[in-house]
Amino acid sequence: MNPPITRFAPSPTGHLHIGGARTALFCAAYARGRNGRFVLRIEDTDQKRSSDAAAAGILDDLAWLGICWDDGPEALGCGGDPRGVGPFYQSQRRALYDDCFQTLLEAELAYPAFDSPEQLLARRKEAEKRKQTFIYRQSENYDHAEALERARSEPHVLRFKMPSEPITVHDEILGEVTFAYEELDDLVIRKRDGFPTYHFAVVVDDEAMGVTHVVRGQEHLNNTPRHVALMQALGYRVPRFAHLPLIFNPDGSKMSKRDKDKAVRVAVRAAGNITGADAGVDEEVFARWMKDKTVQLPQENLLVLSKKLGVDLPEIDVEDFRRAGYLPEAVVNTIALLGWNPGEKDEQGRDIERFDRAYLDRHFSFDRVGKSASKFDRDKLRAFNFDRIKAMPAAEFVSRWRQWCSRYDSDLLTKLDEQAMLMLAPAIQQRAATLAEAKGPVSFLFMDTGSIEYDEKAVRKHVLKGDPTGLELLREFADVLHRVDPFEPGTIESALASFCEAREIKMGRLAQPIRVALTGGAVSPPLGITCASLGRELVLSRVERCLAELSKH
RNA sequence: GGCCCCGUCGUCUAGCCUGGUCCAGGACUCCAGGUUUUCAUCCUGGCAACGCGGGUUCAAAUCCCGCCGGGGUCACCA
Repeated sequence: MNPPITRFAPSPTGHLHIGGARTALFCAAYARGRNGRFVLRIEDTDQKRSSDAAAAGILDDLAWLGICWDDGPEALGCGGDPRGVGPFYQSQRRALYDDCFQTLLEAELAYPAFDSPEQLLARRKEAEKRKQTFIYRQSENYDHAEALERARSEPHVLRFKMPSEPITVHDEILGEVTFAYEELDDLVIRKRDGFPTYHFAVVVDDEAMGVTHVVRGQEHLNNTPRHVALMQALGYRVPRFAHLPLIFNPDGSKMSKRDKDKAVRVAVRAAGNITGADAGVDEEVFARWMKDKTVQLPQENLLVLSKKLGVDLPEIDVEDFRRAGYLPEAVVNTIALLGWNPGEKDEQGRDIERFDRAYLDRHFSFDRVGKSASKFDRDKLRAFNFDRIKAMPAAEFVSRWRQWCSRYDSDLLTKLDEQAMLMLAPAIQQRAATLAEAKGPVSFLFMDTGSIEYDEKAVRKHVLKGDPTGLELLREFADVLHRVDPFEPGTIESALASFCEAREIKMGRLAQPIRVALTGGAVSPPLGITCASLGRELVLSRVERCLAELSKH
């Protein structure tokens, strides 16, 4: 068999959706694993909704995930056009579509239609009233020549004349699916504005770009017979189809790009006193957004509102996961498992489910793609991400953490230099499941010594109790702290250990009061790292303050 | 509503095609115990599912039918 050519064809109307990312991933893996090619094409035939910014964002998301395209827009080190099948923006391929329209028109397989949107709407409503689906058909007394003449001066669309026979789609995942002619209407292939519709452009471009495997979400299954009919009318070879099962939210609803707006809208309504000013947008825009479920607010404004209202935005776009501190390889691993699995066991008889991109490329096939929809399991992503963070060399962790910070938390970069992060890394790596959580375990570093509040329970349990009391031990150990040299994790740990040995007390007796002094609570990374990262001066002043404050009890 | 797709632990899934090896295996979550200077990591163990009803068969998660449930789609959006 010839090497396959797959393609991912997003419309640039927003961010790359996690479902789209999976489709792209499977397309890329299938091609890569079989020495084929993976094409990226931008479907910007909707003049009103497409934007260059969105297209650039999608490219960026794809590249971040490590999903590189062979043929397509040249950017981020991917793409190019060695086969000469571009351009890859549909808006730049008008001439090709026009030729194809002409062919169909001449064969009378396509025809101009003059119905106004209002007329169509009325007919649709009428059909609905009779509980029927509106199927558009060419009228019986249609005069092709006359219509062509009329089309010269009147606005119109072009419709495809659906052949009157059932169409069977052969799907690599679902098997054979047959659609009756009665269910298929004469679809519009060229809009009033002269642009092709999605249905037409995909068919023409897939042929022109040599696509052998059409891989897409199951929501397209119902479109497929129309595409097949179109391909046959144009004399094209029919590619293989693979319709991927859908991905849902944890609550079972379909993952939608509008989910974020929805979540914030609910919170705004609950709060009651939010205005456009809070969101940083026009009151008019804000009002429209509140009223209309289909209107979306820009990402930044949504973010501002969600912060203000304390709601978590659902993560549905690749960018959301990136911001939340997930690693691209963990995201890739997790979405690859949504609807697919390698069906291999490891030596212990466990299912193999942690793997990298190379493994995916080698093992991916459509016969192991399931048919049923799956919900996105956030906890599993977290666990996979955590696994990878734990397994990373410290230097790599720091480099990735710094990269993440430079994009989402540049303030942290001014507080911690690379050297400091390197020392902290081992402690953080087993305490942070995501890069966004990385500063959590070392939050004590950012406290102001003068305003540390001591946790009452911890004080009672670790500082005031015992004979000698924690406070007394702390006072004694302060002397040791003065002398430890160099002031490094290893030396501090051994000072701690020998002190306890000499006094014949358990480590915890001493360690816990120190934690209270340093962090205000009973929890911190191992004391060697905790102290060393704070530095001798800060450690001593926090101990002194603690001694002074808690002696009053 | 028409058409189409789907239905194994809470979630992701293995098993289904080629019926017995499955009183259903793994992973995540959760729970319990152990190691440990706290937390975390790590280790050990545990809870938990074949939607329902009929068939076919010596035998059904696996094959057939019906029902129920979920979803997708019905645009001059993609």
